[in-house]
Amino acid sequence: MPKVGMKPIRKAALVKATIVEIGQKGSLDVTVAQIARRAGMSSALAHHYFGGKEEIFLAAMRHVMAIYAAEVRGGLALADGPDARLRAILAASFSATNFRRDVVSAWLNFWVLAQTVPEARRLLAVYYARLRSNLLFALRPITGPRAEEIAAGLSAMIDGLYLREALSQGASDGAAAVQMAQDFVTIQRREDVE
Amino acid sequence: MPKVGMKPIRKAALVKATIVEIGQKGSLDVTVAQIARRAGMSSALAHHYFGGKEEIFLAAMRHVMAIYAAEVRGGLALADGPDARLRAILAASFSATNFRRDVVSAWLNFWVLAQTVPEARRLLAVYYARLRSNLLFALRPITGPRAEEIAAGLSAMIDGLYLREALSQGASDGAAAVQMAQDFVTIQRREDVE
DNA sequence: TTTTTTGTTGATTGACGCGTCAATAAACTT
DNA sequence: AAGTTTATTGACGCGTCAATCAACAAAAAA
Repeated sequence: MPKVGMKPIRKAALVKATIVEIGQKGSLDVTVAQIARRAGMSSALAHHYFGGKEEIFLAAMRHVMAIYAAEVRGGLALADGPDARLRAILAASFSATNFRRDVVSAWLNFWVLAQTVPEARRLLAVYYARLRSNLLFALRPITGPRAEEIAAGLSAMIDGLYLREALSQGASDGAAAVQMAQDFVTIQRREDVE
Repeated sequence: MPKVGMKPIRKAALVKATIVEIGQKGSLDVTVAQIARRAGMSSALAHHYFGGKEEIFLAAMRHVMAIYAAEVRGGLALADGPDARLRAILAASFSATNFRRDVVSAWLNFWVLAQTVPEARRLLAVYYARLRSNLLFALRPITGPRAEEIAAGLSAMIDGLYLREALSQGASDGAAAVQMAQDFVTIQRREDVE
């Protein structure tokens, strides 16, 4: 039965299963056995490919972030002008792929993890740095020197909207989220804040 | 040795210890024994007064929310005019008592819990409803019919700022958070959003 | 064909934590 | 003085779970 070259396949299956399982349970209290079973293998195999539980989680989040990053890059490549850039970033942040219940729940739990696990903290820092950089690039031409603070506020708002999504029971509404974030900026651009 | 009337004292001690312990650990993976020890009693006693682990957590969050609500009421009582009202709400939200590392970390973990535990969800809903109501009361005279959406955005932003606080390693900066939230509204009040 | 590498799992272990219980003791009640 | 209520704990059963191991299977290399 053993076919060769299983490693990447198994790993991918585990990563996907992890997201689903966390999303379903709503917490990190997910056993390796559960994840492995959903991915169609024994728990021992999961331990074999990843070192342990924590590494599975981290790999899963790395995957989520990689997909997000790719979507942003894709959108940014097609965008010309600062406004389009900004819209691209927001669109990716609240796209159907990233703004899904499962994924959002994973983020919520990842935040908790980042409070204590150094590697999680590091990963998150990378993500925030990239987001900040992208936002600044788009915002500076629009809002000038106030770009810094607006970017900070906007990224806090994005997180807040993610949180709301994780907590809401209804169907996710990415469009509304984008609108809300968009409004935030659309108005901030008139730089007459006292 | 046993003095009578310990019940409320013990309960209060446990509630306080729970917040500290969660804040320190950064997660809900805190044993009843740890909490009990910090509160200066045996784990059996903790089980005696509260039914179980979950009830301890819920009591702790109820306590946090009660303090917050009291602070808001206090501030609101002294405030005259919509602007002062709004400032009072934000001040309470980011006050030294509520915007503390421990407490914020507790909130973060509570959000995770609210995804699945009905009672936690209910508690959180009550909190959100009250916040919304307070915000609307303050915002309507200022922003008219757009109060609804602004309140929604603002409350998402508050959550986002809490999250940032939980994740940041530096000392907490309530003033900056208030400023950011305040700016959000200060600008939204010019109702020329397209 | 033997050996090595890769894939795979059932079974086991060792640790840990929640909740319970029996037992003790001080304080109120009658 | 006897009985009841309240406070308190040590010990422990029971379940759970991460991680390991020994063993087996198939393919690739020698």
